[in-house]
Amino acid sequence: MTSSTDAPPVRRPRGEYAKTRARKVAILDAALEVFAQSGYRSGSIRDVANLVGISEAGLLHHFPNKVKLLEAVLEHRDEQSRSIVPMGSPDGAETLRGLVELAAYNASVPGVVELYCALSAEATSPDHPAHDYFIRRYDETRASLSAAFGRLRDDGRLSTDVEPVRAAIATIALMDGLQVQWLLDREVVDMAQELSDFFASFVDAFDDPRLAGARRSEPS
Amino acid sequence: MTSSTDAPPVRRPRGEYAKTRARKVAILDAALEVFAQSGYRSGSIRDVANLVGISEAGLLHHFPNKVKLLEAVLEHRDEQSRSIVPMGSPDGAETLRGLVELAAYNASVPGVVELYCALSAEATSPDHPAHDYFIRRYDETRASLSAAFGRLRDDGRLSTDVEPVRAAIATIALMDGLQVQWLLDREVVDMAQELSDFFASFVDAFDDPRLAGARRSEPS
DNA sequence: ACCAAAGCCTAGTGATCGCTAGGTTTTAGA
DNA sequence: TCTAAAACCTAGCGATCACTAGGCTTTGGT
Repeated sequence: MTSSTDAPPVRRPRGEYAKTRARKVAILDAALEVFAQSGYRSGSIRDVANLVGISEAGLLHHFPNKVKLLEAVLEHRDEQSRSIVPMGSPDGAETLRGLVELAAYNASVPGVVELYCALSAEATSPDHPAHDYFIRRYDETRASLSAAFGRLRDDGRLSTDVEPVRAAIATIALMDGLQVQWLLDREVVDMAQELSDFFASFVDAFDDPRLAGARRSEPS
Repeated sequence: MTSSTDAPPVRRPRGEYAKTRARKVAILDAALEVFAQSGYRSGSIRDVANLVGISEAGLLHHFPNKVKLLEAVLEHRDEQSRSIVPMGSPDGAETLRGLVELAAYNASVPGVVELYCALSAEATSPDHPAHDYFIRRYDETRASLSAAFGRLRDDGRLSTDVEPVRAAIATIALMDGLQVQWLLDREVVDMAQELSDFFASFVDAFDDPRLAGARRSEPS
């Protein structure tokens, strides 16, 4: 009788192993690469598993099916990218400049650009597993961005004929479209420069260093 | 001896049947629908064949493999769309207005928008069968468009700080990006309106009916 | 009316897909 | 150190893929 109580055998679920976290991240990175290259529908779990150096069944132990894997990739990606752009800054121009920096950063991480480019196009089909995700994502981005433009208008720094919501739509469209051209031929397009000029065309003193604070590069 | 000459038996290849042309067009239309819905890589020849009401082998008699089918779809689509936009008009604004009308027209043909949206994203991969096609297509479009902007600049109707080539890049990007948002939620985005406003923001008297001639709607 | 080419079919091929069954090895709490 | 959960494997399932082989049926020039 070593047991101190005679309660029924407790089902105590154990947590993950120490290394498991790292392995899951490795899988997510590989999945990003595969989905970026081939899209979700054509990208195969086999390829992801081979890239990690694991068997398919081993991978499916961590992510029970392909849809869950995709959701995990998007969620993981969102966590990282949320920490880059100061979406809720009180200064609207600060947010826009954050977007320009994001565009510049994206140019150094082609895989991520490829992923969202491929997936957003795929996900326009209503039956795509990421359809709702992208609708939500675009809605949120439009809302945050139009809020930023709204603040700029309140500060009198927005051309009077510019509606914040439509400026947001156009901005997002421009970023997405630039990515396609950039992926096809990276010499032709400078995403950050293009976006910056777009903002400067209707935001008063968009690049004014007095209000900017950061961005001391390119003192042309 | 019914033959008038004793030349070796002539290999005289017969042409297509009368109905064949129509059938090929039907196949191309179905292929467009399937590739638009699922993309090229995930769209199946089976689905196309079923949509036409023909067997796979029957389809492959007309288009020997999947790549040839894709090329035929793109070629067929180009023939039809070339007859819409007056790309080489001497009046640059005329070309731009043509683009706005194209955007409005596209909104009535979702399938075509889906096709190019899905394919252009897929084709960013260098090994995609339509990769070269899209690179060429974007190059040509950029060239025609920047020529149109160049003509506007010569007419003194372009904001002085606007470079024609970069205006072309931004215009194409905007159109592409608007399509993605529009496909995801058609209520939120008015592609033609958005594009028109974009042009009006840096093209002098872009919508001037005195120079336009057409477009009598929306007399706000 | 003849008959060969064009059109189209059934029946398969091997490859790849997402995923499962059921076992073995590794880990870490007790 | 014992042990059960977690991690991972091999093997294989049924479905689907692009494409082929080989034979009927339809068409249209002669």
